[in-house]
Amino acid sequence: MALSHAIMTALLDEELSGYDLMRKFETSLGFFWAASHQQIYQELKGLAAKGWLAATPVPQEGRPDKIHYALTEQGRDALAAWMHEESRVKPGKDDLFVKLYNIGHGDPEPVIAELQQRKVLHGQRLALYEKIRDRHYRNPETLSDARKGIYLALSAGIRQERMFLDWCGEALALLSQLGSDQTK
Amino acid sequence: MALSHAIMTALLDEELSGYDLMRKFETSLGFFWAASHQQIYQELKGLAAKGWLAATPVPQEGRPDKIHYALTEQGRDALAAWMHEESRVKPGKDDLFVKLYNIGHGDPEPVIAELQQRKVLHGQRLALYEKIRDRHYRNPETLSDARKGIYLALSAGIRQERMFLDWCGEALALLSQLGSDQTK
DNA sequence: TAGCGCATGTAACGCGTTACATGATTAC
DNA sequence: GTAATCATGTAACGCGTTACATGCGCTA
Repeated sequence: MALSHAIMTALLDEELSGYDLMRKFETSLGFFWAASHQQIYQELKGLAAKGWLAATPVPQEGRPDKIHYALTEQGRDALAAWMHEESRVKPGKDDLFVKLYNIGHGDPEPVIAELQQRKVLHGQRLALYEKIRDRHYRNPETLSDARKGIYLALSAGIRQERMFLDWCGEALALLSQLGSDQTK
Repeated sequence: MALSHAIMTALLDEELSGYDLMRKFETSLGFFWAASHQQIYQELKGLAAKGWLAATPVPQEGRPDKIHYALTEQGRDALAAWMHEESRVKPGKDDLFVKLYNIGHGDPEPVIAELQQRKVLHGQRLALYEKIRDRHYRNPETLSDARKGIYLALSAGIRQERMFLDWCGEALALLSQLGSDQTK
């Protein structure tokens, strides 16, 4: 259950509403930990109930009222304790690999088409990540400790996209010669 | 819901029991799609109820009876149809990245320790995958269509592990200089 | 006037994990 | 005798997704 900790991490330096968090999870942190607004609102409720976050209603005019959430001391302690726990990794699942196991039987066309799409998609993501790196994270050694961590997450993202892109190339090259003579 | 399709894929060429499948998911296919035995047994029941698998009880002596599952024509059709659907990707979540976002506040030691563990772990996996490749998948171009697909999944695994390993190196190098002077 | 942005929620469902349960045979 | 292997299951819970719901203000 690390969504709660991701949320608390986002609240380390600033107070945010559920809506603000939702947008934060659409970029930066969200590249590495996806979450829908429904999940976020639920989680915020739970964290406030536990006493890890403090909720402050903020009346507004002309737009809906919002609720600001701030990390409490308890929340900070819980986060610090969590840093010492062993990380959980969910390997990440992708139908495409299962389909590859399947490719000997039947038409390989749709898989090839998907590989081409992926190539585009991962190329775009790679470009985005690299843009962010070039803008804000040149010269990693000179960054503050806090931003070194963020840089490293970004670097993992870049490596990941580049890797996938290369692999798409290999896969398309190998599969293009197939389909013509279907020896099985 | 692709576990069902992964199971059917495993049953393309052979009839298997739940137990057999469980072991298959501990290697090969399981590298890319993890599943516990509880999940598998449930899924098998569901697939048999749908008519996509045919269940045959196999009495045994000296050990518990088993149930063999075979793909039906309906099952084959469903699989073929699924090949044309767009793949779902679940990005895969890893606490470690969230922890990196957190590293400016508090002790970076546990994160560094985890990175060192990961380096070992991914090194081992890489070695395993490469061993398999060298044993069974040399010269990808000469493989049968069916085995080309499997080779490509394996290749993705190898690239992935190598990528992570490299990244661990970068991360450890960058973080080692930190912790001594904690300017924040 | 139609749609988007802001802002917050409820409800049902599906997938995955953890824990618990049984019971015989074989190997150390 | 103790553990591992074979073989199958149930039940509760947690996390994530999908669908549905409300309502104001601004822009095209």
